[in-house]
Amino acid sequence: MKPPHDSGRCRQANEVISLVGDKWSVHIVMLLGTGRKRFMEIKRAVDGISQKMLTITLRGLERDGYVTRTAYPTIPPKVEYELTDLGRELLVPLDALGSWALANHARVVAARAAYDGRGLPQAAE
Amino acid sequence: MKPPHDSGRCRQANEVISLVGDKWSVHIVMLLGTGRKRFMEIKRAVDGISQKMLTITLRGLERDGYVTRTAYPTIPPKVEYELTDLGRELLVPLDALGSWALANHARVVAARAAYDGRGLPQAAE
DNA sequence: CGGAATCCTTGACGATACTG
DNA sequence: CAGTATCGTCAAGGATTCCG
Repeated sequence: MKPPHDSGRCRQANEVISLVGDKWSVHIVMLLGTGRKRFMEIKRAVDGISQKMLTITLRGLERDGYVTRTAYPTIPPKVEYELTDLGRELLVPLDALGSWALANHARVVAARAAYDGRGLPQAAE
Repeated sequence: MKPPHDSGRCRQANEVISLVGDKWSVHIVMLLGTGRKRFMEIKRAVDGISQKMLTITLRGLERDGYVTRTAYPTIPPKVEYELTDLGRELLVPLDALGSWALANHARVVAARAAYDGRGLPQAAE
């Protein structure tokens, strides 16, 4: 990890953006944008994530200050997660990216088809 | 891969956003926002990326329609990469996210420090 | 229910060497 | 200079099991 061309700016930005890399993080932040949720609620909503990854992802988001974890010492246990102010603010540029992605999804798919189809029509997916 | 809560929207968005996961892709798109660049220029600018990853990343960006590849059949070869319209448009939400990340980097770092320091001062990283 | 711990598979990525 | 090919590593992440 060496700062490339514009000093440490890229590194700092990357440090924050890196969580976008985890597809789970983005998904969960978006979901929590709806309101506070319990552990299993999130798990069911995301569907496809393992408990392990959900726990790890939530830990990461909590550590970075995007979500708060509230545990009620009841039996059975009940833990709720909610976006912090920082998390809600993150939602703004994240939504913008999401909207752009959704709006331009067709263009990307078309570009892929064009790229894949040029010169090798026999090679199916 | 089953559509979770809001049908295929998430999947579609994710399909596009996934390239943000590759820290290389974002970096390169940002760099090419400056103008067309040659292969080695990019490699030198990013510094830390291997030829292999650079080639793969550029291929992916080209396939998705974000960059164009122009090869001049000279000796020695000369290949230039440039953002397409789609790529330049992607730059907008990407820059927004980058700006946000940079602006809030300190808050994230502070949150991390607070999280790491609470209750286990002896446990270094 | 929420989460920790363990095992194991996969593929992302780096390093290196070779080609045109 | 630009690109491909091959190999080795290493960690992300899934499945499973146990605990409070």
